[in-house]
Amino acid sequence: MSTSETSERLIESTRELLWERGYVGTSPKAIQQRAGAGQGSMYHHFSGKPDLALTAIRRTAEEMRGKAEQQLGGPGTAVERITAYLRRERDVLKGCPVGRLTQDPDVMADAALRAPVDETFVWLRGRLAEVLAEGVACGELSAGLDPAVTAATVVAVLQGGYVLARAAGSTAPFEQAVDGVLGLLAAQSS
Amino acid sequence: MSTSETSERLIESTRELLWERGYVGTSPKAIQQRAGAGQGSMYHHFSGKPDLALTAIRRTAEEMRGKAEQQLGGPGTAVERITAYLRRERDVLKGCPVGRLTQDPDVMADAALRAPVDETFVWLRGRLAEVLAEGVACGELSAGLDPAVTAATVVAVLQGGYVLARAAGSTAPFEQAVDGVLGLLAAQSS
DNA sequence: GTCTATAGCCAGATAGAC
DNA sequence: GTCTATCTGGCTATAGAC
Repeated sequence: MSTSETSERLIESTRELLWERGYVGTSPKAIQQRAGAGQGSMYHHFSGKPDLALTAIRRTAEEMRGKAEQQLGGPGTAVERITAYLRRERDVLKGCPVGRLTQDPDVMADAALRAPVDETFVWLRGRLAEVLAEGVACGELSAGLDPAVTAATVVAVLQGGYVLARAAGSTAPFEQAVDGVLGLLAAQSS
Repeated sequence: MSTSETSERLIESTRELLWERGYVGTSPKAIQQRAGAGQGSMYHHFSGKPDLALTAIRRTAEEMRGKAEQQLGGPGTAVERITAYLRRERDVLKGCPVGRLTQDPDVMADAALRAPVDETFVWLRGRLAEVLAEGVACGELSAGLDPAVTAATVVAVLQGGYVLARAAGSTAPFEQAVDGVLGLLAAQSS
């Protein structure tokens, strides 16, 4: 196969550490220790920390899109699918593994590392806008609702909900923020 | 005065660097260089990086509350004050100097550093809930609107808007997210 | 109060043996 | 493919002179 067992463990360890500690806070040594690999292994499979991080970030971004599509592309009305997406089980206190990278100056400064982060949110906003537009088209939602800006609001509530939950050390503010936007959206139902 | 000029410059430099690079990404050396102070100065005025960071974070949190109160405690209806707060001029691409700290594992792991972050968002959600409750009480907003959860939504839209803007390298998604939640809120007006 | 010197440790990577 | 040895430089702090 194209990726060895060791390479695979290095990628998964990097994904975990990027989620827990960010790019700046993650050292090659920490990655190697978690993966149970030596320095030689890591520098054989990857050119360095940026290369390994890029592989890890791409995989995490792809995973996030896949999970979102499970609810957004599922059965039900527009509001039902968005509700399912927002209320899906999540590691709220760990935050969003993609959104967290936007706070990492070294990631944002590197066009290659930043691209998958950008693309993920562009896709997510677009996908949510599609779902909302379907709701408007079939009369489920008010014709006055703007799908694109409302999609941005929904994604922002999620990302901001993570921030509030981490600040509080509790999932409660996240759930409140989600309940609040769903309440506002319910008022748009015909 | 209680704080010397040098101490003051160290605090301000720390505030800037915490905003730009976070706690993990900010070294004592970088702080000293930006402040134009030597190591001796820094360790004379502060016991170390955590002490200096705590002073900086407390000041930033206080400043954020003061700025929010300018709009939330100003004139106008509930929706007008919330609109003024959300549309206030901001360094959108730099993100929120308090919210960004929630992504810093070393800040969240230290109860003293984390407390001002927690308190800031508790206060902000409470203050917004008060404003929304006033709107409901005077009949400006629908009686079915829950002030506490909607307040969490509004704060989350702001924090998440910053995330989307940084990911995109553009303020557009932030403005869309704000427009979206204000549109949903407008539909609650009698 | 501020400076320089020093110290131990870690980051990030290279070299070359096996 | 993986290992150990090695290197340069930065991090964080202490010591003690001025």
